[in-house]
Amino acid sequence: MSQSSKPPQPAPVPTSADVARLAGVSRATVSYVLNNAEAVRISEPTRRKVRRAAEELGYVPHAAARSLRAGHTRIVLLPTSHVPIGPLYSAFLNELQWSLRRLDYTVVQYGSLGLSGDEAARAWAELRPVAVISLGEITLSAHNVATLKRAGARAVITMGPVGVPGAHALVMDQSEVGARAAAHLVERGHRRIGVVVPQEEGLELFSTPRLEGARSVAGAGIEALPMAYSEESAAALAARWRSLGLDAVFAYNDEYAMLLMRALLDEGLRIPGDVAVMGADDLLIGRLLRPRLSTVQIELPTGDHLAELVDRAVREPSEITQRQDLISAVAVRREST
Amino acid sequence: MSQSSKPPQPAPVPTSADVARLAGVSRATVSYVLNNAEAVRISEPTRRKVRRAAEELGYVPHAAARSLRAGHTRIVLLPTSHVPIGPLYSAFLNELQWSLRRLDYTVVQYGSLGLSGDEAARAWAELRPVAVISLGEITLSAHNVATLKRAGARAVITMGPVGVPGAHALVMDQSEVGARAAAHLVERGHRRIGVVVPQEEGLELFSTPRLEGARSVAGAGIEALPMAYSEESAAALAARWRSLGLDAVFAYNDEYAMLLMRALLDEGLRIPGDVAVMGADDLLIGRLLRPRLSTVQIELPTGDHLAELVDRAVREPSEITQRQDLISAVAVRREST
DNA sequence: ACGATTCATTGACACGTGTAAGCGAGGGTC
DNA sequence: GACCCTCGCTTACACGTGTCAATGAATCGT
Repeated sequence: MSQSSKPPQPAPVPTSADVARLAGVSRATVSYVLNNAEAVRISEPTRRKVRRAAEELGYVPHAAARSLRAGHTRIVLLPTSHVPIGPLYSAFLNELQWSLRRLDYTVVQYGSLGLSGDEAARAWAELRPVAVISLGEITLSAHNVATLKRAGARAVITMGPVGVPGAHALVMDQSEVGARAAAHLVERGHRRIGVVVPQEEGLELFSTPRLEGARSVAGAGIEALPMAYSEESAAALAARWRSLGLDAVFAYNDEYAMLLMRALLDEGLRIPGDVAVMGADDLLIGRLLRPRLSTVQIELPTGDHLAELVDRAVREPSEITQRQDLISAVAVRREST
Repeated sequence: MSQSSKPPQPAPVPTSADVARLAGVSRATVSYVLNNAEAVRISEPTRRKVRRAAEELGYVPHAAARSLRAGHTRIVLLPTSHVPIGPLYSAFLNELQWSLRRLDYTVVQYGSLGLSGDEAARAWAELRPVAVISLGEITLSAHNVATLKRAGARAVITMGPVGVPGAHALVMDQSEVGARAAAHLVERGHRRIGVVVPQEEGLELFSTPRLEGARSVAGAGIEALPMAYSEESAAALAARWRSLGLDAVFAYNDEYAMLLMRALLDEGLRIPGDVAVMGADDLLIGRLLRPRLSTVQIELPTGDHLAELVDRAVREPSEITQRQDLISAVAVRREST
């Protein structure tokens, strides 16, 4: 309770040196004790003294200093898109974060904000992450990957549709989704198939491959239909539907599918009689509308699985297979097709 | 292209010392140039030499070392819940992250994984974040807040229902939502009101206040109804509906409301004739079912707004008001009530 | 021509941590 | 009693950066 005169100072954060001073030992001893070092033997009484002092001061180690000294971090960088990614992938990313946390990694979200690949790679590299998991909204060059690796990243993982040389590619091939949808529709006798392409910015990453996947199956029968995520846009599309001459539609997503199906029903069209509607992602919500929405069910890897894959890549960068397909898609027929 | 013998070394990451060496200047000069220091004047030729060298080596500064030296970071810590938080709040958090990034903060997600308040506070403090934004899944004590502040946090913001001494409370009072819903139902003549409470773990944070809010308005007329987010659970609840003697239900959420409404309709009940159904969050999807779902529209602050509030708190910790209400809720009648 | 000023650059320290190497004391062994 | 362990702890350095104070060179003023 010294009544020293320092009201403005915001009470400096205690360091291990403060702990050492209070415990009457050297700083090294403090470090050994608090890290439970096995190589060095410290007597039990000393251990207690140190622990008491640390407790009393409310000492908390400084992560930056620690990783500076260690020469590496446990940071996994997860570039965030500000895109209205669907519920399925939101949930997946959440789970992934959680699983990584459990493996003692620190997840850093880093908005990439219209940066170029070069700029993004440099910004990311500053944090010296041990791994980078890019969903693909930034297209990285081999040079960018090299920059990251040089900065200490032991795993650079891209989940986009296309692999990048030097990076581990965990391919989540969205075109598979479009292909399954189209195949299902073709199988049921449809030939003129519309594919809803969201107008929302940033979704091209998902929507383009899905469209291409459909094209690869149904070829010339495919017609791209831009549509925004709003009742107005869906109504506008539905209003001109009869003039389009389509007998089926694959709507990118269950949400878009629901939106469009509602508008089509309101327009007086029968489903699946006049037009078959197909969604994707198999959201629970999609089963509530009538007719029930047919969809493409996507089997995403669990967050645990992917996190462990990252972990393995970090431990043994060489052992990991360079390319791996992660998603499997299968059409589920309900009532709208 | 020296054929030196170091194949195993993973090419050490270049430091500012390497840049200095290559440019033939001192490390200090490098620092001044790359940080565009204004206090010190460096000749233009030297600037170019340094920039060239940095470029050539692919130099990227080491964020940890930098913030160690600086004594502070630009990290904003955002503890993540692994709870199935709704689309509304997911979008809000995404936007917040993006806005913070634009203000040059680094957002770190930190799963709190069943930690106690003490443990969480210590773990968070290790990163020396300049601000912590807690949604309230961890209840912090005044002592925890003090720990964080001592570790350099200039703003500790809680968005839970209850303020914490020492922290800036940006209250997002969920009880308001429940209150509006109940008031709307009462106003329309309903007296026996069920309130769906999700069984999913982690959602109590939102659901409990919403329930209590309803209670504060409709008192004894309220009955809590546990339900999981699945068709089976909704069907089970619907099956015993007639025996409950309720004439209205507030379903926590538009998603839960849709699920239950579907089940009630399938059970042969008329909506809103036999039972009025009220959701919350005003999701676009909720307007697709028939009858259209009445809901409580929640006005969340924009991510930009909140981010700027955080920024101001960081710059002038004293100037910020200690407590502030952030959400406003208003009932929207559609067809289900 | 010589001290006074400006200009461009550098040497040196501090930030907080982990750990290899060293060191004194105590206790055995011959 | 000289020797060598082992035990318990400390001294000293390195990690990569920013910045203050100092230094030398060049320019200026008279």
